Amino acid sequence: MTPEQLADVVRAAVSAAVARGTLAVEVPDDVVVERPRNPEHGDYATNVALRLAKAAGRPPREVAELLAAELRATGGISRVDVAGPGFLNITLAKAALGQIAVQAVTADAAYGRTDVLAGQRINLEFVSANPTGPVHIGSTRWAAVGDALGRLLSASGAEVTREYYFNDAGAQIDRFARSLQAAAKGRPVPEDGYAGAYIDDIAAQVVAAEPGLLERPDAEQLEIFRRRGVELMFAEIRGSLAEFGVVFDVYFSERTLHESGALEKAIARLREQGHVYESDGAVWLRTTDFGDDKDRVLVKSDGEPTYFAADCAYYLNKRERGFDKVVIMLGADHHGYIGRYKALVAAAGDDPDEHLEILIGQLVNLVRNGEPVRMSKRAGTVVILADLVEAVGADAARYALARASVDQQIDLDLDLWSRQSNDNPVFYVQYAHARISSLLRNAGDLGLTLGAATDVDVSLLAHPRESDLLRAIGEFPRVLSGAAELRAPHRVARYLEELAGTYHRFYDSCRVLPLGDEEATPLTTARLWLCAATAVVLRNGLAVLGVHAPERM
RNA sequence: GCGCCCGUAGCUCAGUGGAUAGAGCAGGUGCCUUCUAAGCACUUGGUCGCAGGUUCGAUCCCUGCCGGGCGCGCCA
Repeated sequence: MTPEQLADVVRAAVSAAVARGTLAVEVPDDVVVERPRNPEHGDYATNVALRLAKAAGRPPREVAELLAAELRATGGISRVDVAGPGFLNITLAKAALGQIAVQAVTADAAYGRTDVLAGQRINLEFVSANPTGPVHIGSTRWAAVGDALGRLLSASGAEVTREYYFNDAGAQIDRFARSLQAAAKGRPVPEDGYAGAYIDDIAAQVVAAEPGLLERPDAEQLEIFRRRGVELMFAEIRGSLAEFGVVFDVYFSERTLHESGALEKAIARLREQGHVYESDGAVWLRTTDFGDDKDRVLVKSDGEPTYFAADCAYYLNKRERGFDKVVIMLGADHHGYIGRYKALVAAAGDDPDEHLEILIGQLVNLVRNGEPVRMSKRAGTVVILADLVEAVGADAARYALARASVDQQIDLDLDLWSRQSNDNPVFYVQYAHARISSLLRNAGDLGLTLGAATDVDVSLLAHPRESDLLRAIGEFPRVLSGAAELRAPHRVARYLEELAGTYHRFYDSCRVLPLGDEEATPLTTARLWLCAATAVVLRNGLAVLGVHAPERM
């Protein structure tokens, strides 16, 4: 019996008491059971009596006693105690608890998937680094977290499109093109330009691909440097992301918005809604009507549209493509944009709380030898995704970035990470999986298999360490759905560390395979199922984080 | 000045109103002739920044203050 099933049983007990007339309350639809910290408090506990006491007009413990009587008459439950102020502590029958292992193994890759977000069409935008340089460390965090969140939302039943928006129009790209041109001609880096080996590299590639380029008219040169440069830079970005295990469904070019007339259309729509005005020769959106600090310019007095105008067009484009939830992940240095984004959604006539979700993540600080590393392009100390992967490997990098809450700044110690030791919890989790894989291989060598689900007696899993492990495995679906709803992939990582620890403790006190000349027993088979179930959860959980579950280490 | 995030063990951090606040690392003591010791057991370590408030119950919610980070452009 999984905790979800038990929660249903508890709710049924409330209904039964109400039907019997012993309890006069409205049956709550959000009954939950939780895993008590203290093992003396049973397998699961619920506070439902405490919550119903006031409505029932009776002391919590009295309500608890009523419900305990109902629950004791239910199959699969071996014991119910009323404790403390009115908690119900429930102990499952061993067979019911053991069934969790069978369910996990049977469901295999589907174990943990739920439908809590079914029916939602979500557009998840993250990274979206402009193709003027390699993906830096900050964006790498969003690559790890965003990708994990995408997998998490999918696992919870949502229909997810991962999207990468890139700016290939406007002044920033012009500066990029001028920087390439300068590098190709051996001239110094232009004002506000980009510098670095990658600029020289790309410039050389563009010149090689376009013979006679430097003899052509200046405007023509710049156009070619722009187009070819963006192409090459973007290929590099996609390559490094792919190496990191992150692939997007859609790579969306800002330029296409300009070329399709989407900006004009968006401004026209906002104007129709009555929120656009002109002042000082510029076109403005009255975002202050919707809680923003100040109004925002859509078209500058020189006639050029702002980046924000493109944002408006882009948002409307996503809505036109049928997404009912637009999720954008941004760094903390962009948190000031929430106000204007929310306002634009409201100005377009949508509900800013329903249709737009902006996730803000704090910045990553780099530390080396205990000293903060100042990021400087000129000093060449900028750290990029590819460097990080080279230093610690994609698995450790992804795991470490995804295991912290996005609300927390990360101090990333390059020395610690490059040591690639067990300082990093990813090894602890991966080791548990490798250990189980090895054990199952050995079992196979002995001719031992799981056999049919109907032939295993999981009620034999009665050791405290076995019960701990079963309860931990039973948590997994709730961990995934909870992490998806809270947009908190780090919860999955923390859970896996706990599960790995629970497995190691089980392994230490419960021998699985027969020793020496001993024969395999029904307990051997039950324990193999338990091990296989643990492996399933470790695999599925690591898959959510985009981290490999090795068979050997 | 205004806004967002953070403040929990020596360090890095979990903890969606519940019972005695946890993990990893670091420190100490043990455990490998049979399933992976990248492991396990025991142990050291806390005024959950401070002060009020709401609640049967607050690390969690509200208010104020202190400290740290990041923002506040007709830049992108």
